Amino acid sequence: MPCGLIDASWAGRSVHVAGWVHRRRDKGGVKFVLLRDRTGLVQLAFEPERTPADVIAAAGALNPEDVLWIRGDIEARPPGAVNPDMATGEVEIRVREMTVLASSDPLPILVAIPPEEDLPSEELRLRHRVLDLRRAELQRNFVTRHLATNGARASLSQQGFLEVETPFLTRRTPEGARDYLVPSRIHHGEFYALPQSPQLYKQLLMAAGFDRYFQVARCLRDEDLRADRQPEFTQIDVEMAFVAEDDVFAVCERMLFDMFASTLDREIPVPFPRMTWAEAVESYGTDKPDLRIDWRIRDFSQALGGRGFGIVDGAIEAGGRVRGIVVPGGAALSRSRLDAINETARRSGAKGALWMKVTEDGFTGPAARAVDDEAGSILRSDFGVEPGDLVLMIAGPDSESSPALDVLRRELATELGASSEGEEWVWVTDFPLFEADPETGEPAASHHPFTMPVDVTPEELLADPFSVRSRAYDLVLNGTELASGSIRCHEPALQRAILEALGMTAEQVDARFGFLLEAFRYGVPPHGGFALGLDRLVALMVGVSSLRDVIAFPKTTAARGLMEGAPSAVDNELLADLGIRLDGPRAGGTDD
RNA sequence: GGGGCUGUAGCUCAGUUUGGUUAGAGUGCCGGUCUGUCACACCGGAGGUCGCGGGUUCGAGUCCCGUCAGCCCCGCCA
Repeated sequence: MPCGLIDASWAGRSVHVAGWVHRRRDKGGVKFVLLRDRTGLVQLAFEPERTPADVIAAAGALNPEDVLWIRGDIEARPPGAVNPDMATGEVEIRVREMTVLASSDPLPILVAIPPEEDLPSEELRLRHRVLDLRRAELQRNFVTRHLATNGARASLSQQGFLEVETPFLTRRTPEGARDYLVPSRIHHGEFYALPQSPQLYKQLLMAAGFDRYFQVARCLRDEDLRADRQPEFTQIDVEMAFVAEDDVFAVCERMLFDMFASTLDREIPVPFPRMTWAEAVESYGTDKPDLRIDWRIRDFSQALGGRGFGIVDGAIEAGGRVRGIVVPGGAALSRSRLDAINETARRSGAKGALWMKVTEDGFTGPAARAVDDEAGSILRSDFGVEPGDLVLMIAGPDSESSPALDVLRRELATELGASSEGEEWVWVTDFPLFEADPETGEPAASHHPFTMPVDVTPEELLADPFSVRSRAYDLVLNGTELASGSIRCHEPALQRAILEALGMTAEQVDARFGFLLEAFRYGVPPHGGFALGLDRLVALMVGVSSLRDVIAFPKTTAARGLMEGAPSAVDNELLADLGIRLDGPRAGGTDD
């Protein structure tokens, strides 16, 4: 009998239950134990009238987290002893028999944490993960994760998709993140790579005629971590043949609809609105806009330019613009707060932030010098500024103003409570195929290099790569990229041109991606798909900010497993088998 | 690779600003009392490499340098 599901309707029945000792309350003659299993808590009562003396004595010696098997009678609690704060608080189990299946040593961290006490440090929680995972909060997260994963599987299966597994030991591809490498014992000096995603395999499955594929796929990337980034994470990976964007969006929307319905019993508003990449960057400064904030970035160049204000005119003459946001109620911000905002803008890559406050009498602040009578009336009529507003602007090239305005927009909206509750989904489409590498200026894939370009020949693509748009898309929820995908490039010549634009020679393309291009020679259907970050979605569903709370055995920021002690050093003999010799001193971790 | 925060009893924290007697609290643990508790209550007890190493000083939990670990952020993550 599950502990947490017992209610008054079970009164009078004899049952057995098993679980962990959560708390013990010993009144001397009568003792109580809260017994816990995955479903919840139930109170065990040990009393001389019902329970054999030896069982009562044994109950007096129980430790927290001992594992018990109990036989007893479910009964309504006496009047006045009902606990309304407890799901099973109307009943208790009068114990007749007890077996201690396992006893627990004193605990390094408590499972039943006193309500006023903070959680143990992250370090101890990870080191003693088994105990941490026993807490109801984490157990709930994994129930949600299970329901969400099941929801995705059921929805995709029902939509005609076939789940296929792809290799973990793969070929390294030089694009993208750093690979986790696995040395080959049989082929000294050669390495497998663990997959950053099943990208190429799923495209090959399309070529292989599996026209609707999905996988709950583990992905591994050897990059530095964050609260929302683990070295191994899970994607719902989907690919389909003979499709365009609308088909992919419909599948993804239905999958998410089903996931939310089956997991949280909630209907999400599908279909999601769409926005081009250019529109997102123009109006929100980012390719993942948080639409809970309805402030938009506006172009003030026309309104304020040519009025003798050097910063504004200088930026425009240099080919830039003056863009900014109108912050309702922002005139209340203090001078020192505005100085801090200016500093934030600088840190975000802008030269600084221009601001002016709107008062009943006009405009005040550094940027007010650009506002003559005409500009003032344009601001009021076209930009809707009202007394009490703050106009916050950045002058310069879009590449500087967009990121800074994005940061300021989100920061001020949070501070002023201008962000609505709830969820704002949006598809962002029409990404550029390439963006310039910030260091070299060379083209780098903005999505990934297997994305279909829009309306371009291989020759045109190589001649002017930065002007090419792509059929890539992201699904953004509240400013977080949740899923991303594209219609893929299935034309070998175009695919070759993309890879060459990224700096590979024809020989390198053949060596690294020959298997893909070859597969595309024998009749490949047009195809496309998406991948959805399951960990992030579940984190969002349960309302936690750290992925560690939805991954059973996560790594630390330094990519260590504190519980099992990974990574670890290995014996030289083992390394010799692999043809590997270390040239530094042996690291601290040990093999045994 | 860089920046920030944290590290004191099994756990959660105070004490560090201004160096000075024996480093405290709550909780957990151990012993005891208690027949209706529910964070049970009450009495008693044990428990400390102040992360680690070095330095300054008559004297360092406290100041300085280094280092390790955890967390947050930037770079990075197609």
